[in-house]
Amino acid sequence: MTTEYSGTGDPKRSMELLWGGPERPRRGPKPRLTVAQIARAAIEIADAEGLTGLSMRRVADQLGVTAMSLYTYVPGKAELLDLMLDTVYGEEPEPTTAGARATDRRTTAGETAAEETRATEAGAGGRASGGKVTGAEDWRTRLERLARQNYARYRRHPWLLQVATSRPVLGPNLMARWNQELAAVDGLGLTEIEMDLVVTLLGDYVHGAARAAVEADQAEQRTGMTDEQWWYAYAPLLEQVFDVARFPVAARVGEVAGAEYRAATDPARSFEFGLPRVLDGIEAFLRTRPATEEAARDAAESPS
Amino acid sequence: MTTEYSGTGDPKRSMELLWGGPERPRRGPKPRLTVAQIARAAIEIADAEGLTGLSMRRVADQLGVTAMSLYTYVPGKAELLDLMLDTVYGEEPEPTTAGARATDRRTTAGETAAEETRATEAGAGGRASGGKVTGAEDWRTRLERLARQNYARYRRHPWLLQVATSRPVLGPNLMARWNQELAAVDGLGLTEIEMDLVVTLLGDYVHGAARAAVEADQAEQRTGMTDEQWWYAYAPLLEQVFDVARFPVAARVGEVAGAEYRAATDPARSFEFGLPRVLDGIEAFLRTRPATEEAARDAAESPS
DNA sequence: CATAACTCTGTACATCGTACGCGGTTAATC
DNA sequence: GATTAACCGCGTACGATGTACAGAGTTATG
Repeated sequence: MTTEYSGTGDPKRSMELLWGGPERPRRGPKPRLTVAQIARAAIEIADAEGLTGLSMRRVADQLGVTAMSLYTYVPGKAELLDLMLDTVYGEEPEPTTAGARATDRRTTAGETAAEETRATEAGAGGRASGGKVTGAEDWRTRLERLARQNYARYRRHPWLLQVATSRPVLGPNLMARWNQELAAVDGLGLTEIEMDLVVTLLGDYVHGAARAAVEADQAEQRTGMTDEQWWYAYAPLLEQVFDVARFPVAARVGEVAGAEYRAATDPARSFEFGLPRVLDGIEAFLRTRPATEEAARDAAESPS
Repeated sequence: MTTEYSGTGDPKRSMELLWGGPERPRRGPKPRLTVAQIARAAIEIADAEGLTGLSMRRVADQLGVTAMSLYTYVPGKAELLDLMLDTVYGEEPEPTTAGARATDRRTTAGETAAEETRATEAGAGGRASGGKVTGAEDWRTRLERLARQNYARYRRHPWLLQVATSRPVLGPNLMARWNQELAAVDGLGLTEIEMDLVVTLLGDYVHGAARAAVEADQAEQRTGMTDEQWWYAYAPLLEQVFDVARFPVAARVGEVAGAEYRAATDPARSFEFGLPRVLDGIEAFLRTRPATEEAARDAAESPS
């Protein structure tokens, strides 16, 4: 069992499916299903049971048909994954103007809505470097909201973490999302390449942090033990071999962290700590660039 | 196909295997194999063909035995993965004193050695914020070296990215590594929890960045096309549906990035850009903390 | 009405991890 | 030195997986 790939199937077929081939030739019997239905069913299964639990037979069962029947709608499992991918990227509310809030409208995973909205309140406050930077709040709030949306999406659909998106089949929703993320750092005086680099940096971090959180969730679900219970069972094994003299710092940190978290780690806290740091790093980078957001906007708006 | 888990098997058995059950004199015929041999064979296969290509039969073939024979050494595939994990974390040179260089000694993946060593030269130079911070070079150089080592390890053993390590079976090498990473941020005036948070932040980012790089490698290997070839084949499909008015920023960035990279992205460049940003973010955080590295050291060394 | 186009099903194959039982090999015991 | 308990390695078997292929049933078009 390994990573599943996007774009493994025939890109042409996937693109047709994604962008809606308006072909409705009508000779045979009425189709009992739609591709969207199939994709949603597959997503539900993958959400609940992971990508290992996702099989053509399983999806077919859920829809009341046989496995082979799905192949009339979708060339294969790889293309189905392309569809699933673009579908979940369509779950975010449309990016409205200025103060758009990324709230509810479908929240399948519980606390995720809270996580997403927190961006607005937290915003640019309490940042380490402290110095006020002109226009900083804007891009920072935008990036933070996007980061939290991505984090929440990963938690809603953990299988996303295992879908390789190196050469994704760019469906409409994936495309819109990419545009939106780049737009968040547009007008800051960055070159196009730098815009891409900043967005990629944040995306990479969020992916890593979300992975840790999802793994913790799944570890509990898989073993039926909380972190605390697990640690209680595991500690004696470790003590038999652990040499404090050999691993002094780990011993110290492990003890404190164990007492504080009642677990080895706390992924949510890690993310709340890490996200501002990454944004600080981006901020430091922006300070080295010539133009501020306002300057760039002024320059663009003035009828030269 | 999905993520494979560490710690799925019986932790007790895994721990025994990892920390060396000292049982020697046995009754039956001489074992033809050792667990270390099996682990190395499995690693080689996973390196070459990914976790999907790794099967008990495949490992057995490589070693000239049958699949079932492996089960006399290892309880199952899950425990084998625990072994593989700890084994690859033993590939780094021992952390020597001060100026230890993380060089060669096994470099299976080509340019990775260069990537690892670059830390020393790059070090703390050319950082964005510019301001000199007392003792900053030290922790920063250490963290950068560790980050590059981790990045290189992921590239050497891409399957590592798919091994969930939420509740890892802590073998000696994993343990030593964790200790080493924490030691890199020890004495900076951070609390134990903060030390853990900083190390986790960097680890999460490196994981995300490495994943992107590995995916790009694998996309090329899988499809037999370079990014450029792929893009050349894919672009016409995209142009049929792409609406510049709907995705203006993506259009602009995509065009420039395509021209510059000859590809959609350049993961190596992303990492070289992102790593200093993350370190800057950590640096900004350290500046908010009371004690500097020297102050902490002095306080510890003075025979109060 | 005949037919071409289409949907859906059943069967089949190779590959996976591993449970189970058997037979051969060895070292400890008498 | 013979016996035997402990152990190694093998062969077979089972229920999964994605999907190729052939055929049966359904419908709009000529």
